Amino acid sequence: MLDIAILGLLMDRDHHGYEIRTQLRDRLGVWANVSFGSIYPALARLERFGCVEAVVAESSRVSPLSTGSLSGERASLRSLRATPGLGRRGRKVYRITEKGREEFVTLLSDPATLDDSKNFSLRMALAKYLTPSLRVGLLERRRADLVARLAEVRAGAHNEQLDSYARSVMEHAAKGVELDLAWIDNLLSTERSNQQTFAREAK
Amino acid sequence: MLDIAILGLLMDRDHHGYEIRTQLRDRLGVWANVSFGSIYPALARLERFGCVEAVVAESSRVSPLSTGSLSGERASLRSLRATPGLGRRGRKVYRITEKGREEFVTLLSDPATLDDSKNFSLRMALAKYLTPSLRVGLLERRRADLVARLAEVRAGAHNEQLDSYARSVMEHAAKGVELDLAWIDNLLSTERSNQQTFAREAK
DNA sequence: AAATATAGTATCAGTTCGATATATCGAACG
DNA sequence: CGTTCGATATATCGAACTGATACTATATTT
Repeated sequence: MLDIAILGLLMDRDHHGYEIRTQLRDRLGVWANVSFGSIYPALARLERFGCVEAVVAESSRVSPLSTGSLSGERASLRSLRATPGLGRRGRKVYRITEKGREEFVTLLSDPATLDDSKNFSLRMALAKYLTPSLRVGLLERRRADLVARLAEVRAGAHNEQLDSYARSVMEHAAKGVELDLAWIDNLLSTERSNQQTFAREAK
Repeated sequence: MLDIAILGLLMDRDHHGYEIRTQLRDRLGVWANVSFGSIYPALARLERFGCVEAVVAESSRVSPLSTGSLSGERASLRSLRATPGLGRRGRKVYRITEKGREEFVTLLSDPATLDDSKNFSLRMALAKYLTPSLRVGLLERRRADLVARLAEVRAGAHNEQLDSYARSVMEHAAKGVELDLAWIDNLLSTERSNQQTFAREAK
């Protein structure tokens, strides 16, 4: 799951580990704070599989011009300049490879295991990389999951044996699922009206 | 986290592993489906620490009256009868110990690490085992976390660089946090009016 | 000058997940 | 009548994720 998130961020531009954490918090809205104990092993894993590659680690003490003329280093330098608030300390900047891009699309399109809320939000946040039909498929599968889950929590909320706290939790869970469902329906109608617009234009 | 959930269920009555999963789904509203790869190790762990003990495993083939006269077995029998849809296969029924009850209250009252949504919902579902002041403390800490998180996701939602999908995820995340916040405030006012009622009665 | 905050990489032990294996029973089906 | 199917039930494995901790360097506050 983290793999998709990291690859998704790297599709835009290069990142280093620490930055991936903040981006995950600020741009993907899925995790409040991912553990570094997840990020660094994930980066190592992705590098092992050839999905990402590390570009030269820059130290802030090193003068920008002192680094040589290799194209990789130049590129790395560019990405560092693009980063606001330059490197205080040696960073390990990662770049997605061609294989990584392919793997990313494969993972993102894979219909398997999307049940939980985080997983779905992540895919949705990266939905611009999906085709319209894959997006609709993703939304419809999520919708079915939510409908089933809503029945579960509603049944739980009506359980007479629950004390007021437990029932309150179930009722709140139901409201959360309802909110999710309304969101999905909204996204689905947007997708469909976009498709119609496209169809009309093509006519 | 699972430890609290399991002990919380066992505070009410004895359970076996499979049943714990369904109860977790239907009564605590926190997990859709917990993995058995979490439940069985957790039960083994709790048994190792002396927080729970296994009572005799019953086979459905054995006649109910054939089991002996030991008090433990009688109690186990009672709990099995209470279970709707008796055992098809040998089960391992677990009971909470005195040490387990103490440990449960300690864990539930512990103010450390309650940041995430699941963790909080779990504690709230078991809040009847907390004192009113601990409940209020729990709610207030959660409230502060949510206010901070809301600022994060709202900032993210206003980020101009995000595409429409990513922004939609952030906006939805904000709505989710707002819903949580409204819930907390509702619970807090209930707690406070209950305290006032109590104070009035005591006068 | 010292404490504190922020940026940064890294690892460890313990927990949780998803997949898989195994077995029993009731019900549906041909 | 046998057989497949779905629910009930226990158990384990590898991989993933978390929270804690350790370490270093710079910036900001006190």
